[in-house]
Amino acid sequence: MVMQLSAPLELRGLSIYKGLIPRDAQEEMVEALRDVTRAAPLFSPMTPYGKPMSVRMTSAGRFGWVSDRRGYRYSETHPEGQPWPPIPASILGAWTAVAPEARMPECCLVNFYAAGARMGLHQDRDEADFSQPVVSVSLGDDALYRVGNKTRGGSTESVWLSSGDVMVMGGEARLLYHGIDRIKPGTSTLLRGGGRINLTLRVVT
DNA sequence: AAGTCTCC
DNA sequence: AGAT
Repeated sequence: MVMQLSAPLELRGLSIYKGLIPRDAQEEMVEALRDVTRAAPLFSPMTPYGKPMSVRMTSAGRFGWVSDRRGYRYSETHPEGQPWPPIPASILGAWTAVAPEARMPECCLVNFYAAGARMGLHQDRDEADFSQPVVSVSLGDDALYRVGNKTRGGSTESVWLSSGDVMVMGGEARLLYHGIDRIKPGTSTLLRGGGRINLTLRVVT
């Protein structure tokens, strides 16, 4: 897939490519994700302290991200025991478009936000090589994304992410705290039934 | 604390 | 924004 990169919006070192993915490519990704969720159904991860996350998730690739009473980690199997399905080619195209120099991703974490789902501020730090970026793809309803600092506390800034936006968290921005404060229902027609899917592609090892 | 709550 |  060939994409024309315009200058991204920069926010605390994050690069946000607004509207990078055309509608037809978004639809292709959603269709491919149906195969992913058939093989690896969405689940509600349990936090280590006993409360389930409001976001439902699954993964594709060699590794998937899981959370339970034992903590956060990458696993080569879904909680039900099966290996994760491969990362769809249409989704890998987004990675190569914005991170052509990086290693290929080993995990595509699929986060589904229904109206009301949120994700608190956190770091992506379960990977072995922080020199490799994390690439995020937004599909469906708009989401209010918040970014903070490399340590907890301090000021934060927010930006609305829309369907087709692609964000790169790399370099100095790789370990910034970030999260999703809210979803704006009815702002996209991409997903029947509404909601938002966020894909985060990562190198794990 | 990838949640939740409280306080400003 | 900060405690936990």
